[in-house]
Amino acid sequence: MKPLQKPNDPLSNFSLQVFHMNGLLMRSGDIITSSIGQSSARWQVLGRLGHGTQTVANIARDMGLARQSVQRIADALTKEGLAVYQDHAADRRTKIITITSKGAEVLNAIYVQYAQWNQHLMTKLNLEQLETIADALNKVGRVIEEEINSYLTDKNNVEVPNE
Amino acid sequence: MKPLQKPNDPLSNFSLQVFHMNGLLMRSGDIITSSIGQSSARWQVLGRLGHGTQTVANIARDMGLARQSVQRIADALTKEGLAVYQDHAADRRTKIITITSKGAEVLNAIYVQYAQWNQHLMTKLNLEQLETIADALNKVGRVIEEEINSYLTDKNNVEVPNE
DNA sequence: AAAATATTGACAGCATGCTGTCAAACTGGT
DNA sequence: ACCAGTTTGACAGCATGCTGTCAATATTTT
Repeated sequence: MKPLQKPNDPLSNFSLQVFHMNGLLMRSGDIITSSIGQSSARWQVLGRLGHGTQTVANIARDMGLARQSVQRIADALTKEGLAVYQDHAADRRTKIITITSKGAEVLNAIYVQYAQWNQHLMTKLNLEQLETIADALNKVGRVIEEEINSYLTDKNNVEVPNE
Repeated sequence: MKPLQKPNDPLSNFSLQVFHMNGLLMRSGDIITSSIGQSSARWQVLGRLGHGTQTVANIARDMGLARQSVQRIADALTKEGLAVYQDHAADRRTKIITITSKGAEVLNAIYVQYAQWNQHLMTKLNLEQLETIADALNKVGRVIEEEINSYLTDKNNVEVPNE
């Protein structure tokens, strides 16, 4: 049988680097937010509320997350008094979620921490390099996204050929 | 109060791209493994077993994960018959975990799927670009890692100055 | 207007990461 | 040889992502 070798192709190496960087950035986010008793996920959602009033389903779509993932976080934020639900006159299913002044304070505190970290880190990093990587990731990402989609489509066509 | 604007600095953009790419790669991994009834996490651990016999704590260290995260997956793999624990003569605490022939089959099946996906994707992607990004991520990652560590060290020095 | 379809939030449950605590076993310094 | 500290796996519990189902409500189609 095949020796089950450790993958060493360019795509695997690329993936490993992305995973590693993802871990570092998540850790950074957690460090920033944990000093304020929050988390990266809370920060993300709270940030959306900062841009204006939203429904949970809307935020989830914006963030590319499952509706229920955001729902749980929104519930938690509300329970902690960082956000409030309000009835939505035009749609009795949905509640509108709004940031409270306490939530805004927390968000601002996180922002200050983030700005500090950002500023410090940028003294050690090359701005153009970050931009270059971001652009390249964006391009590669679009290709991969397309291939994932076409793969899923093909698979469906094969497995559910009728209709 | 500050308007809580949407962050638009280079570091944030960079982070967003990394998160997005991470999501795409994770989704690819899940697609590959789900057709075999596995998951990316299982694949990772199973892959380590393919390189040789290990203890759980060892694998966790290698992968940069918490010991108990790997432990749960290893237990699951064992329960499914893809791996077995064996007593370790030299250390009565630890069990040695080994891939079974069934596990090797599964791993190989995943590998075939992955190789297909990899090969297809590489017809759409620029190899040099992937390598360039990987290198750049590696460099940036080392800087960020160092800054995270020095930040944590500083923080500890401030909060726990004695001893 | 009525019927079919889609969306939303509540509820429940899974996977994977994390942490903390504990007892057993190993290791190293004296 | 002993004692202090470390490592390991078991167990329990949390956070965040996911999914699926359901009833209430919008929305679209006919």
